[in-house]
Amino acid sequence: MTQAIREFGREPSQVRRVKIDDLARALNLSKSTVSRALNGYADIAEETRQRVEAEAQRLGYVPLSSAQAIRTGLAKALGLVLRVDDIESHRAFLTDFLDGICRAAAEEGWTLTVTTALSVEDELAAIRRLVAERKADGLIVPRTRINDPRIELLRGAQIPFIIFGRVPGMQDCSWFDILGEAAFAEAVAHCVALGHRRIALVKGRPDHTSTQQRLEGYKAGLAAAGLPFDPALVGSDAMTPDEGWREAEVLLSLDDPPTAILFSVDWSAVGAYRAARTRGMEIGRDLTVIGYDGAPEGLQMTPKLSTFAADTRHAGGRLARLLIEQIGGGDPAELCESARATFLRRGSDGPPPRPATR
Amino acid sequence: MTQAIREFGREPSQVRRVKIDDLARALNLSKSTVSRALNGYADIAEETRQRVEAEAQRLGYVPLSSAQAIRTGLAKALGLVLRVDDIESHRAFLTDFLDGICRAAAEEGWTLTVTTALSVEDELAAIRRLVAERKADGLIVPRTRINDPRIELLRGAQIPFIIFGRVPGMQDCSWFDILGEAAFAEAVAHCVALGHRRIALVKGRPDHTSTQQRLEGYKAGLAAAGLPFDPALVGSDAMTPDEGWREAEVLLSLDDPPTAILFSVDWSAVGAYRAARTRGMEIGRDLTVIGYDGAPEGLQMTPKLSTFAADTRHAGGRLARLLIEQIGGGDPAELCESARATFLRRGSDGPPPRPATR
DNA sequence: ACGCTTGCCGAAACCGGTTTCGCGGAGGAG
DNA sequence: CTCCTCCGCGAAACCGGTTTCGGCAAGCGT
Repeated sequence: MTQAIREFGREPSQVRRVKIDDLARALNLSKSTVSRALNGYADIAEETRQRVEAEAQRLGYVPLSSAQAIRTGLAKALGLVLRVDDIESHRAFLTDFLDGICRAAAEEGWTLTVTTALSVEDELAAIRRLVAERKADGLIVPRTRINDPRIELLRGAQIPFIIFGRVPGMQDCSWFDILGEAAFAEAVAHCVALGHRRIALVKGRPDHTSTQQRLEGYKAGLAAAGLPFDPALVGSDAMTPDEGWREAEVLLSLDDPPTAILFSVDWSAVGAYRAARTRGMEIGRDLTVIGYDGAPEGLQMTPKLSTFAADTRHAGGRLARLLIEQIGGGDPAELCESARATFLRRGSDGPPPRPATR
Repeated sequence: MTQAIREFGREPSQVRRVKIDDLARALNLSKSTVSRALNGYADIAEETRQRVEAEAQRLGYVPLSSAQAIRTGLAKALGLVLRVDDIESHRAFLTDFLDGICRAAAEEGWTLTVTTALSVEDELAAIRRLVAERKADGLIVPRTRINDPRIELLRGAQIPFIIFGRVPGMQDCSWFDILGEAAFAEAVAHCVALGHRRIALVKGRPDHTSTQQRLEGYKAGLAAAGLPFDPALVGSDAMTPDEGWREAEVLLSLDDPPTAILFSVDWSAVGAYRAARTRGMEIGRDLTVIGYDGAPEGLQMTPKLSTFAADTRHAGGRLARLLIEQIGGGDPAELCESARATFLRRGSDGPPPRPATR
């Protein structure tokens, strides 16, 4: 327990921190011995180590991270710069993600320093500041974009970092990602199994690397099923319900419209419901809609949105752990990992209205 | 610009940080002079100060915050512990809130350290750790609860903090809050002006202080309009659409049901739409529903949800600034501020179906 | 010319830890 | 019994800043 020592000076009850010298004095040891005991050096007698640890526990001694940092060069802090201009980009994603990072970091005795940025320049400046002041020993880079300037900066400055996502052709770089291509291939296969032949895709942000990967998964799924790839069935990017509605409208107005639409983002899939409703179509019966995200909003739709849920909490945790390992000297190229999104079949998918002709 | 010095040693291109000694050497001054010049001491010649600043700028010198912290006792970091067990509690709220804090903090040269916690014990432990390691010089306490143990802890440990919310009877404590009572009084007045006489309230989490305040605003609004307070018109707490649906069901099943329902949380107001639909009622015409939050989900409902929008970004910014001021020596009791939620009239409110009889 | 203030700066202590270095003593080998 | 090794610990340097203290030189009055 944190048992604070109260000092009776001019200020009635000033709470004083227990420092390493206090601990050394209480143990009748030198502070260097105490420090080495606490840090597990080999040249300290086991019995002494235990005595030190017990007393530290009793007095509630916690080393000052800034004091440690100055000598060790490590602040034991991870950095995260959030881009907030794309409003919808985080939302539900964020809480779980932060929780995953913080929980894993805390278990290793690390903390998380968060900063927000509006523009790309803001973002780079924030990263620079975090590292220059050493408020972070390494950075987590979320939502990787094509030709991401953050990566160039971090690489040049030789700052440890890990990306949430993958950048094609990037070597010697640690990353964690949820395999969007696998999910979309699976989504296509699922639709094919239900009998669909005309399956559309509505993409996400064009500058995100994940968009490209999902598209590839979609194509791979089609190829695996022996279906042709029809560019007309690939909509532009949609991140909001309004944009999702727009894309759905375009797709459903085709001469040979799709019977299933895959959305890159749950939030945009919401728009498809409106498009279907105005056309008198019933989602899940007349039109299959599948999202990606596992956002809670999907549960409020009627019927509930079928989607691929990405475990962002787990992602945050793995990102934190891999980054800490890298900062500790791990080889970035080895610290790469992936996970799969899991399909949550709810009510928005089903067989096509009439069996495919062909 | 950050112009890094490259050192050609064993490691091909190790990036070396510019430290204060480098700066002093380059200027042919002692490091104490450089330090004082940079920190605006009075006993440094103005011309020297400018020289130092120019050179610091040129070399891209940024002091190491941990090194400063050890002497000054200030890490220039704010702490925020997020409770994540109540899943719906943050969501949309979070991004804006973080952005507000970070932006204001950054302008003052501060940063934000974030931690998450599941339980109350977790929360307290996280706060303790943040302060013990001095990863934060002060804390922002969001979502204040009745008899909040966090406040007791922070008070006892004499750690600067500011609460987002208010705790009745709490003195000498800085806070920022959005006046829920004003919003709900206004909501009642708005409904009365539309002709409503039976106006219900669905409360939020019972342990949040804001819930009590909103209830009081509701009562005050009724009193101002000369309407009686009917306990039957006050629903239990609802945070999710399902809970909101349940409360709406109860209220609409009354012998003398309300014609307007005020919700403490937008997300729960969503449930009222379902309740109304199954009864064949049209929201905005047969039933008035007003939320509180300004959550983006409300825009996706048909009709769009009328709500009181709280500017959480602004709140975050003010909280950060007030807390920094307090850490700098400001009197906590003086550092209190409030803001009002603004009514966004959209489509979910209107006159009662038939003029009130009575 | 002399003392006295005042302005400006350097030397050194300091913050709270970590890490290097060396030393005293116990124990084993010869 | 002596020498050498190795274990366990203390003294002191160190990390990169900030702050205290004192000293030198210029300016001023007399």
